[in-house]
Amino acid sequence: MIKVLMIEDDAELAEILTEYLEQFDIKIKNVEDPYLGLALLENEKFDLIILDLTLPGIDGLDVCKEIRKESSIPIIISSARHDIMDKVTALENGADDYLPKPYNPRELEARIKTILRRQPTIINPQTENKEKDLVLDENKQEIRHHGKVLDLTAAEYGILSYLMKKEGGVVSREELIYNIEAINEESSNKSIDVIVGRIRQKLGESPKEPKHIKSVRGIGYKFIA
Amino acid sequence: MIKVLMIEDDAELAEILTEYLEQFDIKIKNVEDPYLGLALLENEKFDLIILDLTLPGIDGLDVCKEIRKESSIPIIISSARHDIMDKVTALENGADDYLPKPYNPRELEARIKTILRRQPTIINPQTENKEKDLVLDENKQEIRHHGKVLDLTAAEYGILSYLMKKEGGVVSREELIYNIEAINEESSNKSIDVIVGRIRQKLGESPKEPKHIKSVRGIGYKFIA
DNA sequence: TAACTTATTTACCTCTCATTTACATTTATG
DNA sequence: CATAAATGTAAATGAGAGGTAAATAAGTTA
Repeated sequence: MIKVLMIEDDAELAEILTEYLEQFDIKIKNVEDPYLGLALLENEKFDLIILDLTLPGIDGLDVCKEIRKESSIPIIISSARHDIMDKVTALENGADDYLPKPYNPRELEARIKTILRRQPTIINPQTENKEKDLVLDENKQEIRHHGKVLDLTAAEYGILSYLMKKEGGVVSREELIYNIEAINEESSNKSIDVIVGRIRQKLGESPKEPKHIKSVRGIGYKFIA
Repeated sequence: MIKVLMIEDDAELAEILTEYLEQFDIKIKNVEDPYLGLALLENEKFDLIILDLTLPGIDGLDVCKEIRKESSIPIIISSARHDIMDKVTALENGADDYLPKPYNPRELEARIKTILRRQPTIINPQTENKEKDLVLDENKQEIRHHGKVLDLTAAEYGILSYLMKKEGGVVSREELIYNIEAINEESSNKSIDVIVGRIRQKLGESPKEPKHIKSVRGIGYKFIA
């Protein structure tokens, strides 16, 4: 069962959606007051948030930013503002998707499923006795090394998590450059080497006999669990 | 040389890409008419397809489905539609990658190489009881020997994997030189012998009675499974 | 605004490894 | 068997790939 927190002051709309989504095993908890919503997040666990932009008292985008300070839970923005800039700024503020009103409930359902599907949670979890020393938790956006959270910059986290998700697979420098937000698309390949070097330092591994990040000559790097 | 079929009705874009990719030994054949593209596929051999979504007369996704009926050739979708759902449906319809326009030609190059690198995955897998002692995994760019990953250089990996893919067939030194990236086209044939020698060492086999890499006097080498 | 943080570039060093060379060994053939 | 031609391989070389410290630029926070 999927638990969704909806912050929407149009009670009628909320009602319709709640009913519609019920049949797909998606349970919606709606609040009309954004502050109440933020408070709820502290105490209850949700899988996803649907957030209206035009809310009483506070702008939806600010709510979005507020949520992002605490959590990486998926957020779908739902808005009657048709300005294209809204979509852009919404995504920039950490939203995962943007749905212009009015929309078909079916479309909302599709988007929810899509987003949750691409939401991987934990890579390389400790399985029983086999203790993995590196664990990626994408929801918390953190990587633990021997149980301790690594202090990584955005680019470092981006590279290491990307490599971990492709465990064993060879990843070219270009692939990293184009797929990691924290890295500018126009950067030279060399900057990847530098950042990888810094990750290795933080992992305490030497490039000669790396435990986790292996260089693949002529191509890029790969992660070994 | 990599042969790419591009189905794209923006002639200017096609022109730019064709020129850009030429320097990486990637040859693009562009057609603006999707039906013409489908027809070409019947008669000519390509390594990869780049497919625009918004085409005259037929939707790119349908073209994609059509191609998949006949072939498993890698397909990269290139599209101006920015909708997240498009990406999902494209991949569901058999595409291998999705590249939102506008994109940097450099990125296209990277994706082409990535996809081709991981195209065929596992050669010579252990089948049932018959245990193969040499297994090629192109995705990970590694070859396992009795289950252990061989530590091979780029040229060594290139030669051994090339031979494995042509199992049983005789491969000339020239063929190796021209088809393996890690080997310079201007190298003398002799360097092949040297590298093959090093591979044999790592496999622990003597040239007198080689288990896997047999010399074919006057021509080159062949791989025996 | 200044003070940090951090991604990126630059420059230099190190070291890997493809290639050549030179010589040994094997093989084919008359 | 003798000879030539091809293959095997140890050793030397050199280009270039990767590692990294330091400088710079760009962005963020106080």
